[in-house]
Amino acid sequence: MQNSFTEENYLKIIHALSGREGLEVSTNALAESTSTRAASVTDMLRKLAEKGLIHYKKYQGVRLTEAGEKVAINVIRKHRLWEVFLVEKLGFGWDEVHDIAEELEHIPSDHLVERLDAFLGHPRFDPHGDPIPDAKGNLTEPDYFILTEAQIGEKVRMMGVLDHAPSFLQHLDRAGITLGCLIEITEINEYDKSASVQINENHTLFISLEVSKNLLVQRR
Amino acid sequence: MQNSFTEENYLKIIHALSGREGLEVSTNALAESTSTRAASVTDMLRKLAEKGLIHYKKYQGVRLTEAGEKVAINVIRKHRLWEVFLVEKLGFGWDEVHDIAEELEHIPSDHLVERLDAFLGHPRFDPHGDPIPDAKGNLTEPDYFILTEAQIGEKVRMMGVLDHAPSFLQHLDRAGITLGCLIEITEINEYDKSASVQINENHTLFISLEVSKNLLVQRR
DNA sequence: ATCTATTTTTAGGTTAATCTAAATTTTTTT
DNA sequence: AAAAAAATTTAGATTAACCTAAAAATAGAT
Repeated sequence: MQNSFTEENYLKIIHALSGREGLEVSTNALAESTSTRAASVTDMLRKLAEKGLIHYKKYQGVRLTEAGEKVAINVIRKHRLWEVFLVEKLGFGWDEVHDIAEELEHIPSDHLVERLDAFLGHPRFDPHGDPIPDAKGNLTEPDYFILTEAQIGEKVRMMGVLDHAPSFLQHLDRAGITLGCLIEITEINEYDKSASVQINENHTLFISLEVSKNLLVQRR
Repeated sequence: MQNSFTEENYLKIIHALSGREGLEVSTNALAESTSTRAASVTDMLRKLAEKGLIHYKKYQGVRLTEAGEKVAINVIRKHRLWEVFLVEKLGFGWDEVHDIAEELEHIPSDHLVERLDAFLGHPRFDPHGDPIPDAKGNLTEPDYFILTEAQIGEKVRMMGVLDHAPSFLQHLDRAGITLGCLIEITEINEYDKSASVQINENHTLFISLEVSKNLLVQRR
């Protein structure tokens, strides 16, 4: 049987909230993320459990089953491939694609996804640096770390963002911080933990702790 | 307010059934085309009328209003642009794209459509030869005619199909009849009205009346 | 012009996904 | 360990899009 748009969204969100460890996700957390009320979540959980997509015991929170995980990862694959398409082929900014991809991710056709993947050249990462699961559902999280964990004087490469909010991404655009750029931390301000950084060995600026906390980087 | 997937489909189908003249469409015809029952159609018509998208008087059939026409044409524009994308960019066959485009046509983003249109080079026709409305909603039907109306000895160019069924399109593929090919009618068989035709001045074959009736051609 | 057949609408239900309010269970605090 | 607080579930409605069966309106045939 087919999963609805709504069911796919629940599975995707459960996947996101349960993290790598597959922790139990609470009803309230789901209500928050789906912008619905807890009572509505309970209804949906019963339904997903009946379909064998989640492990669910009343009052105990939920985890995805193997089957549910598969569906969730496929939705994520589609979402990220469409984001690549929108940015690489249609010229959208990385701050503009989330909502559109949110719709496109539910178009049901394996044939379509595989052809899109090939058309895009089998990209490994989406425009925000998130890894794209392969056709078999293998999703390998790269071991990026948060900029706040880098040392003063260290040169790192910007590989992704934790916050996908358009306003945050636009802020990075204005600061000239793009995926793949080089960041060197020259100084940390003790007072507010803001950092002086040099981008691409070429211009210097201050970034707040809030920004640093949302930048994923890699040692070179 | 936003129109639902279902509402858009009704408008699209009313547009198709009412033809160029904007004839009244019957409830039963809509039930047939939407694969629902007449009672369900009546419910929807009342709703569309309330939204000002159709002219509807009980027992009198329906016509689109200006507003409804605009929505319908925009859906058609999106459908046909996505079909071009699927065939030209992803390499699908013209017999494979209808169902997928049927989903993609309801993705709501004007920005997306306009960028897609530009990416595709502002195509005027979709892979079946159907004209693509422009961004302002102008839809000019080219004056193609049906192959059955061509004379013996006449050379015409294949410009479109009336039937979009995969089986019909696959049949044309096997016969080597593609969009833009040259067709010369060499003979009409009196008995069953089948025709002998020469394709691209290069191979000859028989085509049934059924096929001829579904081929749109142009005098050269 | 009337009767019959067809078409369309109304009336009353169903299902998926939501809601509010109330009841229940779990967790936290004292 | 009891009371209070928080989280979760149940109960009972709502809305969109559908359904069946019955009633009403239109169209067709004599």
